[in-house]
Amino acid sequence: MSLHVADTQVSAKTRPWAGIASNTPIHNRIFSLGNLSDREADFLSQNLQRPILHEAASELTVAAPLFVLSGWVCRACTLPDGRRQILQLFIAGDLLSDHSRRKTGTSYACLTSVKTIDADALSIGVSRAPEQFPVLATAFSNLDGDTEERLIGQIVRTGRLRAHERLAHLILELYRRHQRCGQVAGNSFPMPLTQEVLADILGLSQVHINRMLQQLRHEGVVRTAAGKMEILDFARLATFACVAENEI
Amino acid sequence: MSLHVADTQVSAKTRPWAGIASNTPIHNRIFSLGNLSDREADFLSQNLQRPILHEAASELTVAAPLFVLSGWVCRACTLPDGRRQILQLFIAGDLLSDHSRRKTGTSYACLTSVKTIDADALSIGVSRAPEQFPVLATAFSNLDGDTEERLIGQIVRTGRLRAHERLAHLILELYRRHQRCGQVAGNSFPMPLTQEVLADILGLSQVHINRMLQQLRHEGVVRTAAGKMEILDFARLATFACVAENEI
DNA sequence: CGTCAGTTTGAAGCGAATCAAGAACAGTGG
DNA sequence: CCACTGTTCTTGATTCGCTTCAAACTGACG
Repeated sequence: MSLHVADTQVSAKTRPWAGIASNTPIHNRIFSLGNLSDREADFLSQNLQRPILHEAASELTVAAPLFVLSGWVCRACTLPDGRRQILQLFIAGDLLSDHSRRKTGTSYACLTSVKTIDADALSIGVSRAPEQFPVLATAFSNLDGDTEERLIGQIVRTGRLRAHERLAHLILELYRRHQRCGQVAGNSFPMPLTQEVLADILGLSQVHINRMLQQLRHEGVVRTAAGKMEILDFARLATFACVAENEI
Repeated sequence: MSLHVADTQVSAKTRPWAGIASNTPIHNRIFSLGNLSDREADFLSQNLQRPILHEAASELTVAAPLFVLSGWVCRACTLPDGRRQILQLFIAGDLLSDHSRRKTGTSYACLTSVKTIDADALSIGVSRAPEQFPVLATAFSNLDGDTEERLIGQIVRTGRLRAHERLAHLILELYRRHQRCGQVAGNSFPMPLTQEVLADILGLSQVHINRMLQQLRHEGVVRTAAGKMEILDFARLATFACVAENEI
């Protein structure tokens, strides 16, 4: 079941927000869960203020929950000998969580230039009185659940899939995530990641990523151009990704 | 910093429990966080009732949060062509979470015979009034955090470590987890997993697990016997696992 | 025009999978 | 107690997927 958001539904409940323009990915994800009461909408707009801009390639300190408004963020782990494993990707509409109390040896980094907005007050307020903000509470709970689901997907990819399967599986995940927040146009979505970054996500070498991408292109499964990834053949892509097609 | 629990501390606050004997792994994990007030101790004992026994190799339906009292559980994902990836391992003292609302395509299975106890009432009660049960609330929050930390470790293992490194990394994790709940005796801990299961955890073939285990044995890093794993050389093991030794 | 990040291509080597068959072992029933 | 069964572990030979190394190519940008 697609979580595609009807434009009318979004704009109907959109109101002037202090920090961010309306009809953004983050709106889409929250409003797709249901209509916000006036109280919730007010609370939301009061607690999302002053977006922050981060440079591409800069590290990102997440001392409190942070919404990503635009750009790509990753959470990565670097081994003593320099090998790097990217654990999670965050795109517009995702929530960066505060892991400061745990020493996990991981860090957040901006893969592109990134705009974020503080969600600390919002998240505290909602968790203190979930019954007053039912839609927002659901939204936060979903964001957490999504995170775990993606970690699981990442384990399956790196653990049991072959190289071309890993790539297909990731492309499909990114397609779905962009689709959910209204970032897909004509089967194509933004793809600013370099092959080196893809390699660090999928646990492969950059050279091999290149070859597997070519394979997908030559077989007419995807097309890439100018920072975009276009999916041409969902059925083949799903087969490669070892995913039942109806799950797309 | 080790979470080793002083025996005196545990027994001082232990009281007759309805469902489970005292000084179990689950006690040790909770009591290591601090002393429970009488109110908390009562609430805990009232809400942990009637352990359930599960056969080895049986599937486990987790409709509500469940504590593992003994035995090994895994959460796994099976691909259409039969390949299996084990995502997480659960041992005594761990909490199995309810994922029923999400269709993640994963399932829980008993790797040995397993004893569990329902934690639904406990978890709901604590989350409704965390200020009344500070230690228990911390315990649940830690259990969640641990889960994520382990998923991360699993991604690093399968994504960026070589075969012998993966095995060492997993052994070290299992050692620490058993240590934390008082299950380590003389550097050895229970190890009932077959090489086939280890292969499904680490994303390797069973044959290769065998060879890597032999390597660790021949180099005097570990010793295995009768369902036990004994660590002989922590420094080497940590080196193999790509982990700083002080993090053990 | 040169520079630099990113992509592409080729050749060689290695790590792990696969296939296959035998050995050790635990459990079962005679 | 021992033959019988099935599971787990062990070992060897071969194959293949992916890495590594190295170099050339492309395109954006000052």
